[in-house]
Amino acid sequence: MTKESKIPNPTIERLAFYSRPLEALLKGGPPVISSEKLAGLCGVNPAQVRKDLAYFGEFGVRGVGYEIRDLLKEIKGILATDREWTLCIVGMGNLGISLVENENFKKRGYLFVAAFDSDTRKIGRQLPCGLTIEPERKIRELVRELGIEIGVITTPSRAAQRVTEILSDAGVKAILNFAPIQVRTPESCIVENVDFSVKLENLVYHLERLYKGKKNG
Amino acid sequence: MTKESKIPNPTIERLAFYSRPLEALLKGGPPVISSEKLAGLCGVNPAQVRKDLAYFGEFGVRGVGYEIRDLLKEIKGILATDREWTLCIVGMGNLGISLVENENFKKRGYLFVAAFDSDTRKIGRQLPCGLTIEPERKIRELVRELGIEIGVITTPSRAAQRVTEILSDAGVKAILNFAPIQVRTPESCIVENVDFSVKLENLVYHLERLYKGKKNG
DNA sequence: CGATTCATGTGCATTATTTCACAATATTAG
DNA sequence: CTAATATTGTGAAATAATGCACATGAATCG
Repeated sequence: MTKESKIPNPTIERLAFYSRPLEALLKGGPPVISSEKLAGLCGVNPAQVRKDLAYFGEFGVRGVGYEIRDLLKEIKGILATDREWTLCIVGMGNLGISLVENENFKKRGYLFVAAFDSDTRKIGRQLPCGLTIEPERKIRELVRELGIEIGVITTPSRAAQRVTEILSDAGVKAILNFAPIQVRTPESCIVENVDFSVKLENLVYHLERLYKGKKNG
Repeated sequence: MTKESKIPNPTIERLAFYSRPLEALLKGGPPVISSEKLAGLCGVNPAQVRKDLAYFGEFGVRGVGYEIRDLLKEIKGILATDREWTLCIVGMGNLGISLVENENFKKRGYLFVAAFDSDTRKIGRQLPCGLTIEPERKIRELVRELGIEIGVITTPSRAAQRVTEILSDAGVKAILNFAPIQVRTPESCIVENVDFSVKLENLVYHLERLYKGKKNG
């Protein structure tokens, strides 16, 4: 193994980032890419690209560049996106539906195998993707039965912590939380929070500075 | 003005983050909170909270803490979320619909005043929130007429760059892009990208390390 | 086959961010 | 009024992340 002992977190995020243009480049164009080109496509520094990749091995050829096909394979191996993952989702409002129906997820191997809601009017409804909405009390049973590894939360904030506990109790190993609240998990379960409004707040902060002619970034 | 010259970007993101529990604390409970308590609720270091706030002024009282009501007001002033912002959205698939119908946005003053799509079958359809889906060719006209400041992109990847250009040409000052591609904007228009899959890829990277018993990450 | 060009991998300097630790100030108790 | 306690604001240390600059090895040209 290479020097995988102290890998910056931003590096992991960028790896995912790099893979996007690489996928596009697979279809046509030259089979090799330089760190400079790839960096340009992702809006980062070329040295950054090289350093990020070098944490995991020597994937390039000096004087030449990186073989796109191989590089993508390596990145997918590193990120563990070269296999399929089974997910479930809790909270079948508009956002929940948009996620289970999302083609990008399916394409990348993230398979939703169960959908839950607490609203009795929704339970039993069949979704276009083929899933049937199940009641929340079936979470434990289905997580075990279907070997679900990741839980996605798209409930209102007030339900998010409760659902987190049900999911982690049931044996889910990771949670992606879209409710605008920081949920707590036991050691055995890792969590990522996604909060759209935070991104908007970031934008409007910077917008406001622009309007006022301040120069901070 | 205080030392607003060199504010770390993570600070801005955390300010938004801090405001979440503060809003909840407004309704009941003591009127004052310490940096330690707030830090606990947000999972950060107390010194971090104090330093973040100190960039913008002295909002606390030594030996006492921060008046929740005042602090929230200050944060909202800083982030410019104490006013309303007018947004439009392009790409009315499931995700687009879930965003315009989202109550959190409305509650926080982000008002969607126009929705666009290129699919003729969708144009003219009325949404539960009251908006009617307009054709993309009306973007320029409506951005001007309605004074739209922020554009949200929920189209497929292949359309995202084109739509970005239409929006920034039309005079939109900021773009929130949900398509999994890095869009480029002219200087006059700032952009934030949100890519759900990146978060998932982060999770599975760490999951895989756990499974394999490695200790990085 | 030597010279030139290209582009990687990486040590090191630089820059950015976080955390510590403590003086300063308010409150409470005696 | 003094001592004890709580908690902020902040300089300085520690940690993390980025970017430069160059030695290194591959490819190409004459």
